[in-house]
Amino acid sequence: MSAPPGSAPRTGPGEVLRVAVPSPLRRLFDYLPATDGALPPPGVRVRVPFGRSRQVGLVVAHAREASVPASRLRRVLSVIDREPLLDASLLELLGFASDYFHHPPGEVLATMLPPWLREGRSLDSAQTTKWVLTDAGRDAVHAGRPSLGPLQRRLLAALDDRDAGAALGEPDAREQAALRRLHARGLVAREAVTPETAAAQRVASATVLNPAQSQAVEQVQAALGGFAAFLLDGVTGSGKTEVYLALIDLVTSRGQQALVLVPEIGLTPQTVRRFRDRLGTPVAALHSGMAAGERLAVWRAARRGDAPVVVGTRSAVFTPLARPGLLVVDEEHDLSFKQQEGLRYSARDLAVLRARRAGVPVVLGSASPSLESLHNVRAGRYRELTLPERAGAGRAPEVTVVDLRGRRLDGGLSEPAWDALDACLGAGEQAILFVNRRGYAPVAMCHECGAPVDCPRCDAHMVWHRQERRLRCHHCDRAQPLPEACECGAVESLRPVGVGTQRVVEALAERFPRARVARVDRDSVRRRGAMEAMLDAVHDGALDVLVGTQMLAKGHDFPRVTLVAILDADGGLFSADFRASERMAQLLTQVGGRAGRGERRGRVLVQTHHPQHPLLRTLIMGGYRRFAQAALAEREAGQLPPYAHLALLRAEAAEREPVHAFLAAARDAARPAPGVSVLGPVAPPMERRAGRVRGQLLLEAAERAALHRCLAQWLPRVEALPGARRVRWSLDVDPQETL
DNA sequence: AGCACGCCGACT
DNA sequence: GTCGGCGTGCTC
Repeated sequence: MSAPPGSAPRTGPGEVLRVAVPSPLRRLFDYLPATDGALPPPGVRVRVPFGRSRQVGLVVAHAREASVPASRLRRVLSVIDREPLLDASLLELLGFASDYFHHPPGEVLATMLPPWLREGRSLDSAQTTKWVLTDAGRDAVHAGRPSLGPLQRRLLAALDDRDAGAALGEPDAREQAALRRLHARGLVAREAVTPETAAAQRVASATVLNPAQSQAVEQVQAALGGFAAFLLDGVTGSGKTEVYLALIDLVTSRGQQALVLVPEIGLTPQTVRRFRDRLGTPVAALHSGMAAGERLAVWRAARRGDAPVVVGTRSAVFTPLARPGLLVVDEEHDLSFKQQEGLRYSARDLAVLRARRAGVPVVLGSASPSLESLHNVRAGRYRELTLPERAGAGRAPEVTVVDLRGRRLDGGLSEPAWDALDACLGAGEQAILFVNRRGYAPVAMCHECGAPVDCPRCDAHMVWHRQERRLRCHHCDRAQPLPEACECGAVESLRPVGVGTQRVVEALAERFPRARVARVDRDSVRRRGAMEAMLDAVHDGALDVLVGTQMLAKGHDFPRVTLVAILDADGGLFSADFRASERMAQLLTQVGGRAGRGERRGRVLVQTHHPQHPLLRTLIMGGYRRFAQAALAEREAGQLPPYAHLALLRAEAAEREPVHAFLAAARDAARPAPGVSVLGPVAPPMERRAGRVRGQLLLEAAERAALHRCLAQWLPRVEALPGARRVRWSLDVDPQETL
């Protein structure tokens, strides 16, 4: 594919370039080479005229003949890259993603490339250094030194935030000047951003692996150098990370690279530091919040093989690797691996595909594996590695179900829960309370007529936020004051009903005025670094109780927490979405894992109105694996994923009529669809959201191939539908949320 | 998606 | 008499 320098291949007779151009059109576009006749190889970016504009496209192939009459062909304006940006395997991934998700190749390309490359900047424009705070600078931030100007102070604060994982945009000229002044005063310094030059030394020594961990490492080690998929199934605290680290060590010592995908919430500076300290090799982080120049630097380093370890979120699955050796997906069940807009890809599934094409092992880890992955184990596609023990002295927690029926609640807690908390605090231990609603009360209800205050733009109740003294919609973020009068005419009749995080904190303050309580939800950790500060406080024993939403459940290690209470486990039991119970079971398993990871045995309290619910009972009596068996049996009986394959056509518009008309026309256009059932159009549970009406059409097939055959012939017809321009529509292949 | 072309209402 | 509404067609 590449030619020796100085002898760039010339255009053969009638040879054209097939180019992926960023546009929502589901096809490639053919171009003639630039006037110099040089034929850029696949993987190289080119500037092309497109309609009345210019675009940056990517050559994906050469062709003998154009797919349109020669008279319509236009010439490439210029060739951007000297050598392919994407190698054959990433080009193949582009083609696969475009085919599989039935998504325009140009948009797939845009999803894969870091922003600067998408814009046509050269690979060499990557930022090689970045501003960081010096120790003196850090002191200045916290001392609030008065001699600094407002811009200088803002920049220092921004850099401090970035240290805590926040992004920093590209500084403009004014900011550059201010940074230089700060530099002169010794408050900031330049530091290399690229991993190959970053200092690295092993700080922490490898811990001794227990037998199960060693066995897991050995099995993957034996597979190095070829493709194999592993599901590393280990309860929280069983030491999955140590297995990853040992494997990465092996891979990097062979001179190969490891790519580690983590959930969005899991990529904290602590995570990266832990990897770095333990591996003694440069570890590059990659996530969408990073500055564009820095992101490109990491991308380029990985592509050149200079970054031995890349840890990133969903989009990092597209990172080029010169010498791939191992892929890891941590917390593989996590929903953040599935993109919910544009190219709706699953980074977990693409990681498995990449590993297969690259001929390297992939390790998917979770304490509560997705039913899809467990099914793949049963089908022999994944090999299972189990870590049965909790590392260290911890034992599995004791789980108690509190039947809420007929019980009085105070601040969302039943009397047994208050007693358990009392005992926990009395022993000087820490507790976590899970609440599934942030805010003070999930509903503001009229005491006279019983009507709740609804969001005018969504089919949802507005949540009372007491500190703000406002009602807030959690779906469109609209805020408004509490109405003085209800629509029924009653004045000052609206009362907060139900329990949110704020109200639990308030109830705690009344019962345990001396307990140190922190709230952990989207509202309280919005400020950069707030989450980190809270985590530190828990570790230092400066907090007694954490009150939080699901975001508390993931990945954090709280050795001194011995009590976890789930205030309302009912949400997942009766939902329109067939995956709700799986998610609830994963949440309970994850949060249960928070309890008693230190020396003491933990306690988990589950409050529910449905203590007899079969899936809940199976989960509590038999653990996640028994639950998964039962849930898989239900899925099989109901012909649901992973025993069937789904695609969802979503549509939204300002009014209901065009949505329904489009979906009905799309349904008719799908027939006949051999082997595929078309269900709908149906309204999702929240039909109106942020002032838009939504609807969907579900395609279901027992055979994946039948579904894709149907989609391939159907989508061009959908695109051509007259109603298609009156709505915003998108296709979701293998949807995770069937709402 | 953007962007142009193309025919029908309220304004200087 | 025009400015401008969004319907529809096109992008190699």
